[in-house]
Amino acid sequence: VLTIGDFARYGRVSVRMLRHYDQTGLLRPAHVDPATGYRSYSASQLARLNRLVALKELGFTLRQVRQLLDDGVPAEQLRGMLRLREAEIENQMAVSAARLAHVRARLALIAEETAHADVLVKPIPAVRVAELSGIARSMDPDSISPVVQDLFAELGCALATARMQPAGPGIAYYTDAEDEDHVVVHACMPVNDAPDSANSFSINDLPAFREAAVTLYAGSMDHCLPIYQALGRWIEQAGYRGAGPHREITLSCPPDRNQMVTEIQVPVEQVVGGQ
Amino acid sequence: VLTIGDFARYGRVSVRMLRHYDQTGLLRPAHVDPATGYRSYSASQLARLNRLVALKELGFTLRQVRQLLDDGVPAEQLRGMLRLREAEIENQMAVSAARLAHVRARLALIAEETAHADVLVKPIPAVRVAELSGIARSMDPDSISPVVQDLFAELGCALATARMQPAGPGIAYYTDAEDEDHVVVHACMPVNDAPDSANSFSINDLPAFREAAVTLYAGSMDHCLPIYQALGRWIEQAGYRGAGPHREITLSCPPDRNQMVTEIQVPVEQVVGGQ
DNA sequence: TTGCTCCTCACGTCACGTGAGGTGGC
DNA sequence: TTGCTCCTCACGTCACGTGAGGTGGC
Repeated sequence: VLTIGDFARYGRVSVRMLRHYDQTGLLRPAHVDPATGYRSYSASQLARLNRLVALKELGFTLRQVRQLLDDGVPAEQLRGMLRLREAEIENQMAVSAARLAHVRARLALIAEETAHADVLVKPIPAVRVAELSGIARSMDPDSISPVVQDLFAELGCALATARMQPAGPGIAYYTDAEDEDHVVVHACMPVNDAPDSANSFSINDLPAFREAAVTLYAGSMDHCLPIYQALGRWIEQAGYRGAGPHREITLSCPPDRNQMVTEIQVPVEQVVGGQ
Repeated sequence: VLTIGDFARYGRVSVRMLRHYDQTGLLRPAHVDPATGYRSYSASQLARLNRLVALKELGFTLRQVRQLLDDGVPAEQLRGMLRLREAEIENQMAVSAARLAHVRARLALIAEETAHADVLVKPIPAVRVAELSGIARSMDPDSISPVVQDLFAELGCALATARMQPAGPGIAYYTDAEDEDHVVVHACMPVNDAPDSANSFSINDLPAFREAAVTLYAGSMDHCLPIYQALGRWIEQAGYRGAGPHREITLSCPPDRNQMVTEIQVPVEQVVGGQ
């Protein structure tokens, strides 16, 4: 025989919550005055309230709490639900930890008063491409740019000749040539179909990245060094390290190359035992 | 000049999100066809989208993101906002960690197929009480119970005599007597006012607990040992340890003592370097 | 008579997801 | 003509918080 106010005080919940639990059938008052609508609760109902709050504390939704309270949930199923919750919470913590690392990376870059890029970490799916390769002197933009441009022009022609439609923006990536100093430039266009006949280009599947640090760069790739530096610093500050060859996605390639928009994707992995 | 579909693909967001950002003014399309309502975006707007998504990733609300994007937020204020976010995320992680510990404690108790209590960890505020003390032979319920009952009866009379209203349910706690084996039993009733004159009881302030493991027990305190054992196991499993004398709050004390409802509060602290 | 507690609507929260129902260009 | 993309409402989500407006017992 407790008023809703006392019951709320003892249970350390709000009166509004008790009304909500009444409405939704989670916890009905022991008695409701038909004239005034006043709710009254019995002290023994505190046990149910306590259980309810405990389950909520574990992160179950009210819908789940209701199941657990009302249906005689067998221990086996309860175990299953708890294991699921365990995994969900672990996942949440991983997300929070990444977020925290990113916030701190940003703070660190501000403290250094250095240029910074807007970096995201996302998965990159695998993609089937038509690919042409060429050789450049070095990773220097002056050496790379003309080769990339020529390759994409050639690849565009070859695709048109083969009557294939590009299925997305161009992708460039780079590997070391066998002879030390040189660089192999790979120019790729996503495609959906296989070609009908033999062509100058090859069909490859670029692998997925589980995690890649991704940033956008607006401007000619002739002046891309600063963005790579900023990206590199960010990756370090956020507790990652590179995990493979990066890619450049040409999202927009207008005549004026200063208007180019390029997405840079660097596969990364978390540095374990970091900090 | 991108359709909303392409813009969404490149930015790795949903079309619905872009419409939402348009509606709320976070990111307006570069152009909207007045006839059809078709939105078109410029590639350079990908930079703003990227920044937007990056800020959202840091956990800022869209309202905050809007500020950060539009108003020229000075570096100093940005630092402040990031520090605040850092604290918020740390807090979230602490909450998640506690939750995880509780889920695991429950799983462990299920695995042991042992009795379990619905335990919550909450702060307990300080409380001013009128207090009487007595001596009991040991912590055994048979020794404690009669002493507690007598003390509360006496205290009730004394309060009535002093014309003071109890401000809440009775609280009992226990300390060691100077001579080894005996126990000092403290019976307390919360009060608001100070007494007018001298009385048989004393006025004390029971300290707050920052964290206490709290559980409800329905039944006579004569048989409270199992619940204390279950509570003790839970505390251990969840990575806590006791941090002071526990209290028993008599939420309901009907004539039939088997109908009693008691809240047990054990102050706890987290075991550091636990697991 | 003044406080205090209780009541019932019902809107607001936050960032979209998800249909419903319909239109324009290849 | 069939798909595909685009459009505008507008409800649903989740667990309450927060008034608004009014009533019953000391």
